[in-house]
Amino acid sequence: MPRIDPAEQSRSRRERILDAAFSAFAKRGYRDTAVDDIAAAAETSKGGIYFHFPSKEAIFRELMQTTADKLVARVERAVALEQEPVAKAEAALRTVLATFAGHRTMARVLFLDMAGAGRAFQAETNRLHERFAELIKGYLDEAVAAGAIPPLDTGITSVVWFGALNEVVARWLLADKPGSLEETYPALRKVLLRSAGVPEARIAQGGAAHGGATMVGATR
Amino acid sequence: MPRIDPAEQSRSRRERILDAAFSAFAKRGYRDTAVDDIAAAAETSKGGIYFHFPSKEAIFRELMQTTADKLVARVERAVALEQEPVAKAEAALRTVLATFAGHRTMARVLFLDMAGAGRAFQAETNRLHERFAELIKGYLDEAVAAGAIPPLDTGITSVVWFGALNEVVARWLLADKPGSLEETYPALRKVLLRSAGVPEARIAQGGAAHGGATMVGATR
Amino acid sequence: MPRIDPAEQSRSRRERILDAAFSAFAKRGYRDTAVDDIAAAAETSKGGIYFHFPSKEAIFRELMQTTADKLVARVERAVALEQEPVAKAEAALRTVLATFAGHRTMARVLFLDMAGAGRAFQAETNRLHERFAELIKGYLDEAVAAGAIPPLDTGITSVVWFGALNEVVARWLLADKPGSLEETYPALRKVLLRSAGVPEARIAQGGAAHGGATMVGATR
Amino acid sequence: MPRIDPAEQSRSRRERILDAAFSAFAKRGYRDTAVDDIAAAAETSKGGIYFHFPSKEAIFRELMQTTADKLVARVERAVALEQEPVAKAEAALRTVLATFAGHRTMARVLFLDMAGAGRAFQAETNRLHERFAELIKGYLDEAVAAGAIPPLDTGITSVVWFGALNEVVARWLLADKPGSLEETYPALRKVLLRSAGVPEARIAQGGAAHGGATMVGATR
DNA sequence: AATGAATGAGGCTTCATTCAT
DNA sequence: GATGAATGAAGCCTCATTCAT
Repeated sequence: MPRIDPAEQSRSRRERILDAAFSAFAKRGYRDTAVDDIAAAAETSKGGIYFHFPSKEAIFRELMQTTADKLVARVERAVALEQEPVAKAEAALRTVLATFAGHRTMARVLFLDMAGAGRAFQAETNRLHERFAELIKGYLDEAVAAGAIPPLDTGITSVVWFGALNEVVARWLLADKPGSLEETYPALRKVLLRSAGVPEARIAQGGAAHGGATMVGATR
Repeated sequence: MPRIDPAEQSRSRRERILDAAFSAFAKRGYRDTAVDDIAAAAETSKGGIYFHFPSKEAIFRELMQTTADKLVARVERAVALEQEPVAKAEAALRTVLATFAGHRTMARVLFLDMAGAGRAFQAETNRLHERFAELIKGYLDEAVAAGAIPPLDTGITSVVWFGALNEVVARWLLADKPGSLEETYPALRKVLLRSAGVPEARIAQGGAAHGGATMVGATR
Repeated sequence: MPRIDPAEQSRSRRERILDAAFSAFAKRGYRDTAVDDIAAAAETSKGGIYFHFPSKEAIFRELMQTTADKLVARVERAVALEQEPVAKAEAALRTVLATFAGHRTMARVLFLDMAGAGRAFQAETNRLHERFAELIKGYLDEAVAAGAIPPLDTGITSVVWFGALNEVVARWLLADKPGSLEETYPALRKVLLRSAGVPEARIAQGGAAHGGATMVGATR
Repeated sequence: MPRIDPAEQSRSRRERILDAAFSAFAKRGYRDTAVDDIAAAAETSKGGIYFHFPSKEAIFRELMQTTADKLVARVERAVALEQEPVAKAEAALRTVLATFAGHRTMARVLFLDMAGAGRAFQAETNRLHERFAELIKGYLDEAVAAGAIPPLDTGITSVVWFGALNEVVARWLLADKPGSLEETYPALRKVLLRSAGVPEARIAQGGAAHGGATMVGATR
C-alpha cells in the first residue's frame, strides 16, 4: 500500500502555503494581505503557516527569490538557444514578455508588490533590479565584443532596457483592459535595439528569426 | 491694524499639513506614516488634520496631484524655451533629472511612495504615468512631424523613455551612496535619442545647446 | 454651569485604568491579566489604555512604584510620631502589617505579582526590596547609635526583618482562611526585636506604647 | 548480550526531559520556557515530552517536588550528624546556604520560578514553604524541649527564619555580582539564633563546631 | 477651528496541546 | 515510544477615524 511520505507531505503543505501566499499577495498586495488570508487560501491554520515560515516577511522574501530565479532561469534557457549576440538580447526580451504574458500573477508580485511592500524590502528590490540589469548588460557586452553593435555605455543601456520593460509590463498590469502583452514585442524590440545602436538593417530582419517559434510558450 | 485673514490662516495651516505629510511620506512611506506623525510634524492635532482633509488617503492624493503638476509645469516651462523638436525632448529629460536631483524628497514621494501606497492608488499611479508618457509623446510627435526623427511608434517610444527615466531615478533613490543624478544625463540622453532614431550626427552635438544654461536648477 | 475640565477628566480616566489594572493584577497576576481585562474593568477600550500608557508593562511599573511610595510614606509618617529608636522600628513593623491588613490587594500586588511578573521586572523587584531593607536599616542604625541596641550587623538584620515580614505577609495572602494579619504583630515583634538584640526588659514592655492607638487604621 | 532495558531507557529519557526542563526553567522562568525549548534541550520531540508527561505544568510540579525533597533530605542528613539542638538548627541553616551556593540553578527554580509561575502553583508554593517552616520548627521545638532556648513561639520564629533565609538567597540570586552566599552564614546565624533566644554565650561559640567540616559541600 | 481622548477593528506572532504516522 | 506537523485560542499593540468640548 502506498504510504504517504510525511516529508513529502510537509513539503507539499509548504508549497501550498507558498502558492496561496503568492496569489494573495498578487491580488491584494503585501500589506493588504493578512496572514489569515494566506492560511485560509492554503486551507491551513495560522499556526501551520508559522510552523513552516518564521514570518510573513519571510514568505514574501522566499517568494520573490524563487520567482526571480525562475524567470532568470527561463531567460537563460531561451538565450542559450541563440548564437548571435543580438538574437540573444532579443530572446531575453521576448522571453520576459512571453513569461509575464502567461503568468500575470508572477508579474504582479514581481513588479507591483515588491515595490509596494514598503521600505523593508528595498534592499531586496534593489538586488532584483540589479540582477536583471546585469543579465541584460551581459548580453549587450557580448554584442559589443562581437562587433554586432558599436561600443557604448552598456551600463546605462541595460538600465534603460530594464526600465522600459518594467514600464511596459507595469502598464499592462494596471491597464483596465489589458490587451496582449506579447503584441508589444515587435515595437519594443525595435526601439530598444535602436537604443543599443543595432544597425537598421539588422533591426529590419524582424523577430522572424527561428521561424514561428518566436513566442514559445512557457513550460511551467 | 494688520489682522490675520482667517481664510489666509486656514490656508496656511492646510499648507503646513501638506508640507508635513509630504516629508513624512517621503521619509517613511505612505503606510508607515501615521496621521499622528503628520500632525506632530505640522504642529497640529489629529483633529485639526481631519478638519482640513477627509482622510489620510485624500492628503496623499492631493500631494501626488500637486507634485506631479509642479513637475509637469516645470518641464513645460523648460521645453518652451526650445525651438527645435529634439532639443525640446532633451530639455524635458534634462529638467526631470535636474528637478529630482534638487528635490530628492519629491522623487521619493512620486516614485517610491506611489508604488508603495497600495492598490488603492493604482488608478492614480496609472494616470500619472500616462500623463508623463503623453508629455513625452507630444514632443516626439512634434519631432516626427518636423522631420527631425523618422516616423516611428511614438507611443511605445515614450513609454520606453518614461520607463528608463523611472528606473534611473529609482536606482538613484535606492542606491547606498547616491552619486549625482544629473551626471547620468549625457549617457541617458544618448541612449534615448538613439532609441528614437535621432541621427548620430545630431546626437553627437551633445547637450551643448543653450550654452551653460543647460542644467539650471529650479527655483521652487 | 459646572463645565467638566478635560484635563481633570483625562486624569480620572487614567486613574480608573490604574485602579482597574491594580485589582486585575492582584486577582490574576501580571501574566494572566490581559490588557483586555483591564480595559473591561476600567470600562474603556483597549485603545483607550494605550492612549494613556505605552504598554502593559508600563502600567505595572507605575503601579509598583506608586504603591511602594504610598507604603513608604505611610511608614515614615508613623515612624515620625515616635521618638525612641526601638519604638520607631516597632512603628514601622506595625504600620506595614496594619496597612497590608487593610489593603490585601496592595499586598498581593507588591508581594506576589512583583515576584510573579517574570524576569523583566527583577531589577524593579530588587530595588523595591533594597528600598525597604534600607528603610529598616536606617531605624536599626539609629537604635544602635542611641545605644538602644548593641552594635550589630544592621545590614543583615534589616534583610532578616524584611524577609520575615515578607514571609508573614505572603503566608497570610496564600492561606486558605487568612485570619488576622495584625494578630501576628506581637509575636513577630518579639522575635525581631530579639534578633536585633533589644533587651528582654524593653521587649517585655509590649506593644503597649501609645496606649490603645497601637493599631492605627489606614487613612486612604 | 547486554540489551538495553526498555524500561530503563524510558526512565532515562524521562530523566533527560526533567533535567532539561530544570535548567530551562531556571534560565528563563516557567512562563518564558516553551515546551519546544525543553524538547530541544532534552534532544527529544514535543510529542516525546507529552508521552512522558501530561502537561508542562506537571513537569514543573514534579521538578519542584523532587527538588524540595532533595533539599530536605540533605538538610536532614546534615542535621542527623548533630546532637545538640541548637547545633541542629545551625546545621540546617548552614546546609541550605551551602546547597544553594553550590547549586544556583536549584535556588533559581525554587525561589524565583515558583513565585513566577503564576497563581496555578500557589498551593504548591504554600506547601513548600510550610514544609520548610515545619522542618525548622521541629528543630526549634527540640531546642525548647531540651532547654537550650527559652520557651517561645516556635511557629512564628520558624516563619521568620524561613523568610530570612528566603530573602538572603533571593538577594544573592538577583544581585548583579553575587558574591559568596556562604559568607553570609556567620552573620545570619547570629541574628537568627538571637531571634530564637539562644544565649549570647552559646552564640559566641561561633560556627566552630565540628571543626573545619562545617561547610562541607554536598556531593549531589 | 482645534484639541486630544476614545474607539475598536485588525494585525502579527506565540505556544500548549493533539494526533496521524 | 517517538516524531513533527497542525491547530486555534489568546495576547499585545497600532492606528485611522470620530466626537464632545
